[in-house]
Amino acid sequence: MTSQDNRPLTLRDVSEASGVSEMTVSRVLRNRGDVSDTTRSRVLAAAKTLGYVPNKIAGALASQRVNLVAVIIPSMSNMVFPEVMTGISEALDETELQPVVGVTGYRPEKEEKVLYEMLSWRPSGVIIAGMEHSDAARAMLRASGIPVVEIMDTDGTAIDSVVGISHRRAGSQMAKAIIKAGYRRIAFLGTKMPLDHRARKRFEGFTETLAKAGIEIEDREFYSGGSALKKGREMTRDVLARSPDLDFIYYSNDLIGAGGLLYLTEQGIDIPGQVGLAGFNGVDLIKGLPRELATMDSCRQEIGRRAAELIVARAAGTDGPGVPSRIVLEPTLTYGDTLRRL
Amino acid sequence: MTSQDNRPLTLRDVSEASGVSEMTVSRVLRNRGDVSDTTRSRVLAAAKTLGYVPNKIAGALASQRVNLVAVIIPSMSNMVFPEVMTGISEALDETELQPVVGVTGYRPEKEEKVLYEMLSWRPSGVIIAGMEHSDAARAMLRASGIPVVEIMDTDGTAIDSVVGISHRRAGSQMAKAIIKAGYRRIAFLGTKMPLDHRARKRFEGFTETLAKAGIEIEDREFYSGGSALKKGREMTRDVLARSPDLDFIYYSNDLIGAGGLLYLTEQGIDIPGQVGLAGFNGVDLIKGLPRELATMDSCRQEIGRRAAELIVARAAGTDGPGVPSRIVLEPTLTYGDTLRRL
DNA sequence: CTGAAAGCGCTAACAC
DNA sequence: GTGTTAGCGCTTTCAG
Repeated sequence: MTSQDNRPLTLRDVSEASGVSEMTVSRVLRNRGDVSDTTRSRVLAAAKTLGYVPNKIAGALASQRVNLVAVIIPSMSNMVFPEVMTGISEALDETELQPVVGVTGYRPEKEEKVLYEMLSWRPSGVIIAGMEHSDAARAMLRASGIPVVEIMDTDGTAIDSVVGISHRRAGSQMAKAIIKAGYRRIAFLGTKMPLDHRARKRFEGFTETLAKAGIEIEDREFYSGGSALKKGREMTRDVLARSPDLDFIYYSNDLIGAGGLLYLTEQGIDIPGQVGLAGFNGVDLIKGLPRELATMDSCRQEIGRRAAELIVARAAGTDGPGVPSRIVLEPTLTYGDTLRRL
Repeated sequence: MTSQDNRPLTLRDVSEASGVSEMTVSRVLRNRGDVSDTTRSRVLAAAKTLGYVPNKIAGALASQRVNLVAVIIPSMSNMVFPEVMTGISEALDETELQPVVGVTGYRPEKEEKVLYEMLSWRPSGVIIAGMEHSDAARAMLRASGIPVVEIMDTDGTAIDSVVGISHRRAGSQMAKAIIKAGYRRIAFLGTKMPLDHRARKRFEGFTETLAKAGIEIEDREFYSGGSALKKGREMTRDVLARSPDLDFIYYSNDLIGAGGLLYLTEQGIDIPGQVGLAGFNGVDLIKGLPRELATMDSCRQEIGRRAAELIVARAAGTDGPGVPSRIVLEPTLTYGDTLRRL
C-alpha cells in the first residue's frame, strides 16, 4: 500500500510526501533548530504514515558522529559481565549513546579482531575488560583517538582511563582476613585460565600476603570447563582427600565455592569451625545456600556504570583528548557464615 | 610520529603513502578483484605502518551492505540469553556477519525503541526473542525488508521465520510426566512476570493438561526480584506451610527449583518419594546439586545457532525475500533424581 | 524559519 | 591489473 518496491524509504520520500525540503525534514526528525509547528507536524505525520526509519549510516558519515559505545568483554556466560553490562546500560539509558557488545572468549587474537571490527565503526568510546592487551590492540586503541576505558582491573598501565578494583589487593585482603581468623592450612581452588589475568592476580596477591606471614599454600587445583558447581564439589572432595588437615579453602569464584560448601555441608563438616571457605564476586546466588558463603564483592555493576559515565562525559565534552581518569573501587569483604570473624 | 593531528586515517592516506590509487587500495583491503602481488604488498605495508582502520560507515553507505545482525533479547542476566548468544556467535563466527545486541528489559516500549535504533543501522538480519511484539514493532520489522527470525517460542503468528520450542507443549509434557508418575497434589512456583510470555505459556500448557486429567493446581505462587535461589527456598517453605500435603512442585526455572531442592533436602524430606520437583531450562548448575533436578532442556544454544544460520543463508542468497522457515525444536525431559520415572 | 550546495569516506560500474 | 567517475543518504554550512 505504501511503496511497491523494497527500497528503504529515504528523507527524500518524506520530503516529497510532506512538501517540505529534505533539510527541514531532517531538522524536525532530529529536533534541531527552530521549525514552525505547522511544518513540524506535517513532517511528523508524513514520516509516520510512510513508516520512515532514518538511515544512521548516512547520518553518521555526514555528521562524523556515532552514538555507539563499544564494549569488549571476554565472555557473556560468566555471570560477571552481564552485570557490568547492566551498569553500562543504566548509565547510558538517559543519553543518546548505545552500547554494542563484542566478545573475545578470553583469546587475545579474537580480542584484536573484535576491536578492529568495532573501531571500524568509529564508536564514541570503547570500554574494554582487563589491562592486558596485545601491542597491536593497544596501538589501535591509542591511534583511534577515541576515549578508552579499561575496566575490572587496575593493576597495570592504562591506555587511557581505568575503572576497577585491584585484584592483587583483593587477594591480599582476603589472605589477611583468613590469617587473622586463625586459619593456617590453606588451599586455593580456581579456574585453569592462563588468560584470566584477574584470577591470576588475586592468586598472586593472596599467596604473597600469606608468604609475608610465613604461610605457604598447602594445596591448590585448577579446573576448566563443565558445571562450576559440580567442579567445586569435586575439587573440594579431592583436595580434602589429598590434604585432610586443611582448615581453609579460597575459591576463585563464588560458584565453585558454592559447590564446595554444598559438599562439605553434606559431609557434616563443621563450617567455619573445621574448615572455612571463601569465594569471590559477591553473586546473588550465595544468599540461597545452606550457609552464606564469605566473599568479596567485585563491584561489577558500579564498574560498568562509572566506566559508561566517563565515556558520556568525554563524548559531551570538547573534542580534546580529555583527562584520563583512574577510578579504583574498594571491594567489600563479606564474612557470611563461612569465615570466622575474629 | 605518523600524523600530528587527530584526524582518523582515510583510504586516501594509504593511497598517497603507497602511491596506489584509492580504488586499488580498497580492493586490496577487501580482497576483491585481481591485484598484482607487488601492488598488494606495497598497499598492505603502507596500511600497516600507518595503522589504518577502514571506516565501515562509509563502506556500508557506499555498498549498501552492512554485516551486522541485530539481536534483541529481554535481558542478559537471565542465564538463558547468554547461551543463545553463544549459539549465535558460533554460527556467525565463520562468516562476515557480526552480532549486535540490544536489551529490552522485558518492556515492550523499550523493545520498540531498541528495534528502531537497530533498524536504523540497516542490519543484514534481525533475531528477536519472543513472538509478542507491539503493532508498531511488527510493522517496522515488516517494512524493513530485512530477514527476521523470532526465537525461543513458537506459539503464535510469525512475522517471518521462527526458531524455538513450544512452551505450551513443554508445560503440557511436564504435566503428563508428573501425572504418569502418580503425583496428584501439584503446585506451581514461578516468576511474577506478566510480560514473560514463555513462562506464562508453560503455565497454561501445564494447567490445561492437568485439567484434562481432572487435576487442578493445588497451590501457586509468583515472585519477582531478589536472589532466585533464595526465593525458591522461601516460596517452597511457604507453599508447604500452606498446603502440607503437596506431592509435587513445578518451578518455572531451574534456579528457583534448586532453591526448593536445597530447602527440602535440609528438611529431610524424601525426594522424589514424598515430594517431587521439576524446573525448566536445563542449566549446568543443576548438575552440582545434592540431587539432580528434573528439568526440560530449552535448547537455547541450538536455537541461537539455527536462527543465525537462517540469517546467514538469507544474507548469502539472492536478494528476494526468501522463504520463511519454521523450526520447532523438541525439548528433552530429564528426570534427574527428583521426578519418579514410572 | 527555510532552503541550496557541498561533501562525509568509501565502493559500484565502467573505462583503459 | 589499475584508474576514473559518480554517487550512497544524510548533515554541515551558508544564504536568504
